[in-house]
Amino acid sequence: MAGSDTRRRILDTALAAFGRDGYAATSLDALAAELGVRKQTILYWFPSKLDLFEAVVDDAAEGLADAFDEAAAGGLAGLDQVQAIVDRVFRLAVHRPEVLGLVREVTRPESPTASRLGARIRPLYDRARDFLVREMEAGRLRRSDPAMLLLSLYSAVVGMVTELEVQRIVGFEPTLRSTVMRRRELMRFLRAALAPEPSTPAAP
Amino acid sequence: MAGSDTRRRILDTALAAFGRDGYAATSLDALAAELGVRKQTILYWFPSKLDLFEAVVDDAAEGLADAFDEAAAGGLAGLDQVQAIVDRVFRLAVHRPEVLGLVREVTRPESPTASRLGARIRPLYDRARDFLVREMEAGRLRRSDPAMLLLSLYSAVVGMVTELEVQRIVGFEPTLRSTVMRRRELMRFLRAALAPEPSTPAAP
DNA sequence: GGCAATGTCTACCAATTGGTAGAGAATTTT
DNA sequence: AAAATTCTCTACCAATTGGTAGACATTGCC
Repeated sequence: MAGSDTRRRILDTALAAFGRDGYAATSLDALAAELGVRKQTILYWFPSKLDLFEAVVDDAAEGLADAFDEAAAGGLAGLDQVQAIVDRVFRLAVHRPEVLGLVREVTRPESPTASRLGARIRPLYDRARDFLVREMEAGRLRRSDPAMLLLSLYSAVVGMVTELEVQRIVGFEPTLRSTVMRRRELMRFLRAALAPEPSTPAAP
Repeated sequence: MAGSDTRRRILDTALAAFGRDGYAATSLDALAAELGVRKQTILYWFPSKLDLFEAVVDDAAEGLADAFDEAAAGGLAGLDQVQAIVDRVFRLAVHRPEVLGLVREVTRPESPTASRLGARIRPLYDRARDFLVREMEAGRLRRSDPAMLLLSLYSAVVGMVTELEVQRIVGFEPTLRSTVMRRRELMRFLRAALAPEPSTPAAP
């Protein structure tokens, strides 16, 4: 049963490569070399490069879904639940940036796999949306457009990862401290946008 | 002098193609076909594909700089100036998304042209930073970390464009209305984050 | 009209690409 | 132990890639 281990390794390495370099810039030969295996072994497990990519997308979507499930398992409500999920996705995004890189790759305007990722992500999206609507109606979250809110969250998380590279481009190394600061800033923004009551001025 | 017109056309078409499909997925042959010209014509004007890409990056950076200049020419101060620039960049991003696509392409973790874009963008960044610091010291903007603020702005604008595709993936066509709403939301956020005084509760 | 520069083309080329065919181990089943 | 299945390999292949060499046309200059 060493085979299914090979399959697993191919998926992981391919996820990293596709997420880092993109689909077109990743060749099966290079991938195989990185795996210490021949290209034909990859083509044995996945009949074509596109099949491999789709499997990788499915795999990544599953990983995302698991992260959500884990964060939702606590049975929290309102803002606490929101924060738990954001924390979890954030953690994933920071120490496995390839996943976000893959999302970025798939969200290219003409990507043929876009609809595929859409199908995989859609249930997550619906769940999140239902949750928000429910909590808003229960008065635990401020009323707002849930779709817009979810887009903001997506943008904030993806932006965070991307910004690390932009920081580097602009000339300074991204530090752990700056990352932590950014996350705190995001949380502050979310609380402000979502807290059910307009926060009353602090009294001493 | 039809030649330099060709050069211009190559640059424009290449910007669109690189921004849409990425560097690796854009072949010189395809580009030439789109231009109604032979590949060798492209290689006459730009000695290699990488040279072409670098020229495109420079060109895009110049376009961004021009947009900034134009928005800064009004000589506004404080929040008004911020809003003018955001409006301008936003406009560019919405009706020429390839430019943002190119930025996204260049900000890949391993991109060899990252430092190149960095060098071109750096002056813009410094100018923006100086402006923010100056206005903060003059009391026209609330004090905060200018670098962080700029990253937020970048993330918000890039996110806006990306989200159009994500919306589509999740299943509904992005409407003009939703785009306008998103921009308004961003502006509201910015004003809240930057207004020098915590806004006093509205009195009737 | 001759001539040089400019610009676009045709004709190739070596390397790389994703993919096929099938041999040969290794492992499992009988 | 024989047979069948599972897995990885070597050997190719056609198509596409970025790039070179040089012919051919067009234009502006003398």
